[in-house]
Amino acid sequence: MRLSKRGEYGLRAMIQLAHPAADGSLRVMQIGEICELEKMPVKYLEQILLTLKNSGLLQSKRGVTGGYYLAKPAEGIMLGQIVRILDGPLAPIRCVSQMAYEPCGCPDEKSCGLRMVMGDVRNAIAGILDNTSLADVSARSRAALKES
Amino acid sequence: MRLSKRGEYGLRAMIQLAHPAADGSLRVMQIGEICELEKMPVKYLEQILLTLKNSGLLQSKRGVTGGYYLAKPAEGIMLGQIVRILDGPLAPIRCVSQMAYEPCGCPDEKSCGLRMVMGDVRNAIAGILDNTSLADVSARSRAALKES
DNA sequence: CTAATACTCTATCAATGCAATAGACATAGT
DNA sequence: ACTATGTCTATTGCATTGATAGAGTATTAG
Repeated sequence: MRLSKRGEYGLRAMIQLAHPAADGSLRVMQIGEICELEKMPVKYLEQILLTLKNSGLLQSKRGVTGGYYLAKPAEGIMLGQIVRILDGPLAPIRCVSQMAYEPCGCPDEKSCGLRMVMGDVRNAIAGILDNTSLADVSARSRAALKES
Repeated sequence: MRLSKRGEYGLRAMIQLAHPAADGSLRVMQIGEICELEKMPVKYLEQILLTLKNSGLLQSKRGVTGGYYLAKPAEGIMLGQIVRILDGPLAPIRCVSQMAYEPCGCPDEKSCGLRMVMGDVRNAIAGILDNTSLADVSARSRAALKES
């Protein structure tokens, strides 16, 4: 039931990019900058951000003043999307996956007890990750900072 | 966010053992019998059941009339226990794990947005798996069979 | 007592995926 | 032109997963 480093790093980077810039404009950050804040290996994050870009969640600008920025408003990017891109399906077993279903070979899916429980688990996970946006996470984090 | 084959096989076997025997007595099954029902590799399940036995969830009897049986009533064995033994912590990242906490290195845990969300996810997963017993699963499965 | 049967234990294996590193290339700004 | 940044592909070491093999031990049937 574990999130990979790839998934973790990707999420951390996206959350950083979701924090509103001082002047309220779109936040553009360079890989090195993100890695310094979150203590992540630069070359590894390069790959990860590239994957997220190719999946349409990020955009980038090259050259001296370059960097990465969100392709859509942070309210419209759900954590579930990011995790699926970097770590694959949310479901514990594929026979309860919505996005990547595969039969599991049990005699009767309808009466498979394991399948029922794992279906509940997948719904619980997806219920959180598909309903939490980057904006939600950013806001929650900043709220916690304020009250300390 | 995936359950390994080891975890899946172990759960399937435990669920089989939790089904009440015809005469209401304790159910004793041999590895070969379980594997035939659930289409699992015999030698692999041997290891898995042995692990579960060494963890105190199963008992066994050797020899011709031998087999495995639950060490406790099925009402007292939660799925979370089984998964933790075979697959490790339920938490997506270790910094939100109750049983196997480890700091993750983010600057401030209290205000880490990722940590908050993943804490919710871990609670959702544990909320299901630690509150569902083998007896619950067995009953649910048999109920589904009846109404078809 | 002996053979058959089923659990016990340790070792080994191939394949896969994870995490990371390396380096050559393309592009944008000064 | 020079430099800083993103782009792309390859490679590597390592651990884990999923599985198989085989020798050993207890128990029962005959």
